[in-house]
Amino acid sequence: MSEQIRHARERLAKYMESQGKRNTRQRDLIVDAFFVQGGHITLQELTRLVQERDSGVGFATVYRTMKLLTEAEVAHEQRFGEGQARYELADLEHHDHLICESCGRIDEFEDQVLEDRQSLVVRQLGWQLKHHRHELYGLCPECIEAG
Amino acid sequence: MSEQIRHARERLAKYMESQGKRNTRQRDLIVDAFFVQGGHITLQELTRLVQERDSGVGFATVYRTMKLLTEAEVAHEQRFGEGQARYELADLEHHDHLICESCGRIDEFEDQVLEDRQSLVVRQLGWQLKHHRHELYGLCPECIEAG
DNA sequence: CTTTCTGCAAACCCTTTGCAGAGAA
DNA sequence: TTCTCTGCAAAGGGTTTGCAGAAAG
Repeated sequence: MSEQIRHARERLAKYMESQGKRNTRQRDLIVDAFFVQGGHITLQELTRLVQERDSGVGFATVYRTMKLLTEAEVAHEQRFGEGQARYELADLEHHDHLICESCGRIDEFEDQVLEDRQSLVVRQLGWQLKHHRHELYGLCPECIEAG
Repeated sequence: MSEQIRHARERLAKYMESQGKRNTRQRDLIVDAFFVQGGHITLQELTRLVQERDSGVGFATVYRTMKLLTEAEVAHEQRFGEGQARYELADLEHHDHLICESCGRIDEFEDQVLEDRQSLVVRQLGWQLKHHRHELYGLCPECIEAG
């Protein structure tokens, strides 16, 4: 995981260099907060985290910084059900999501059998697959336990 | 298909009856347009269709009527990628979607192997599945052909 | 110095709702 | 007559952007 973050930081540095983007105090704060927090965070939440360290950082800057990370393919923008977008660390391996409708917990899973079957189905229909969204909604083990 | 629509109309009539909802010219226009059009339509598009027959019908009425059909489980509200919601005829059998990123075409597919594997994966992780969203994005046969 | 960034506030886009008059039953 | 429905316009909720001053290089 630390490995993943190191890789992400490198990739981001390269991207910024190549695009003539500048390093700023705000960007550092935002990127650090995002990496520390880890995953599936909204802009509102991230802004709150960043403002704990510097209350002067504005929402628009957080918004634009996450767009930047997305362009750099260091972050990935997800839109679950309704409402706000959520950002997660762009992963090297593909994964899908399990979302608990009771507590909001979001887990990731990966299953090669599913992926393969999906590819097969698409091919048989004559389509060409670019990417997909596979989200499973239900109850996590803790919420099942809790009733 | 005509069979499906007849069934939907019956179900809707029953629901409206049971809820003391009234029949109005606007609702008839909207429901007819929705049934004729078929599937994956946005409120904007549906409003435009309805207004070709009666320009006085407002967007809010279309909005509320589709909410009504959704409550009656005659229509189903989908939110693909970004932007607006889309409505489709509520199907008796479950299906998932194929979305063409070039022309916007939306097709449906159903694969029992996928469904079964999905259930298995969820169960093994200790979760309880309620419903899911499985959307495949890519190119449809025509757009592959067209290059 | 020059060019990019930032924070603010306003603009947008779509969805949702309050209200007063219109229309079913 | 009564109670629901409609159209309008405004309010919400999240995302995006114009602008003038701040800061990086």
